[in-house]
Amino acid sequence: MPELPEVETIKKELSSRIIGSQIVSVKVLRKDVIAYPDIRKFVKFIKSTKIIGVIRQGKYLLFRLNNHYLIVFHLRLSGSIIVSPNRARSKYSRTIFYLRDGRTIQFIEPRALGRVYLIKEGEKPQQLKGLFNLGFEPISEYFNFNYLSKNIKRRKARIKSLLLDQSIAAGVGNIYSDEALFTAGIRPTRRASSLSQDEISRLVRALKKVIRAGIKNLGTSVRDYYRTDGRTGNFQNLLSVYGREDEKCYRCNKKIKIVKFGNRGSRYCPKCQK
DNA sequence: CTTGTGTCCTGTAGGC
DNA sequence: TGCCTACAGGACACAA
Repeated sequence: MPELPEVETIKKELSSRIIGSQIVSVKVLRKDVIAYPDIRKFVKFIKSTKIIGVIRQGKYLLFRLNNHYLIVFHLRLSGSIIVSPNRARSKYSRTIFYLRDGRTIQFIEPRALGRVYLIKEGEKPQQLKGLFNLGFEPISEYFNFNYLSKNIKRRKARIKSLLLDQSIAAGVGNIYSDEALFTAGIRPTRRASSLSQDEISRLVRALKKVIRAGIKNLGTSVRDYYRTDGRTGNFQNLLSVYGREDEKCYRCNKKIKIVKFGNRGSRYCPKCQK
């Protein structure tokens, strides 16, 4: 699933390929992926604009247009953005942006949970409150011991759940939270308030490390993540625990376990993580 | 405010 | 081979 490193990879690739491109028209192939505003306005305000910037905030991807509007994408579980040399579309193309040079930018979303929004600069619709409520990203210099400590030390929830909270750790999802907890040697089921100062400090460093490694390796392709040219990332080959349940821990040879809570699976090594 | 649970959505994997 | 069910999970609504 696209988390910070995957969206960052998409952002970088899009920046070099579509900044300066003119959008001549838009086609919405599945109406419910446009979450805001209504389709008529969505199409009307995008038509005949130029893309002047590509931004990432947490897991959100934004296109800046030259008319002071922003197209906002959230890829959720299986979304991708593909720049195609022609108009050919796939079964899962949900929204297509037709460029003056004949290329298309296609929002592809097999599971149709991803969403696209259009907002004017400064506008903060309630449909998009997640974007305006993001905490710091682990790669930010402000994401340090004091910041994480302040946000979790009085919380009884499991540390894994808090790492997935976008208002605490923007851009972190199931893969990188499992990997960071492994690197820090902390079980996902631990109550946040039980972490020692040393553990919080290790967790901060681990988050930065795994997210940076994910970016460097162009993201993790497990099932649905593809880059803008359809190629995959490489970090799936470097995972320690995610997707490795019942396999041996590379560090200690014990079997990786999976626990379920909060409607998701968390993988961990019972020996390396306390 | 905090925490935990159910829901959305649909392709895929596993069982028989 | 084919049918059926469970599962994957980010964000959010909602209940307690």
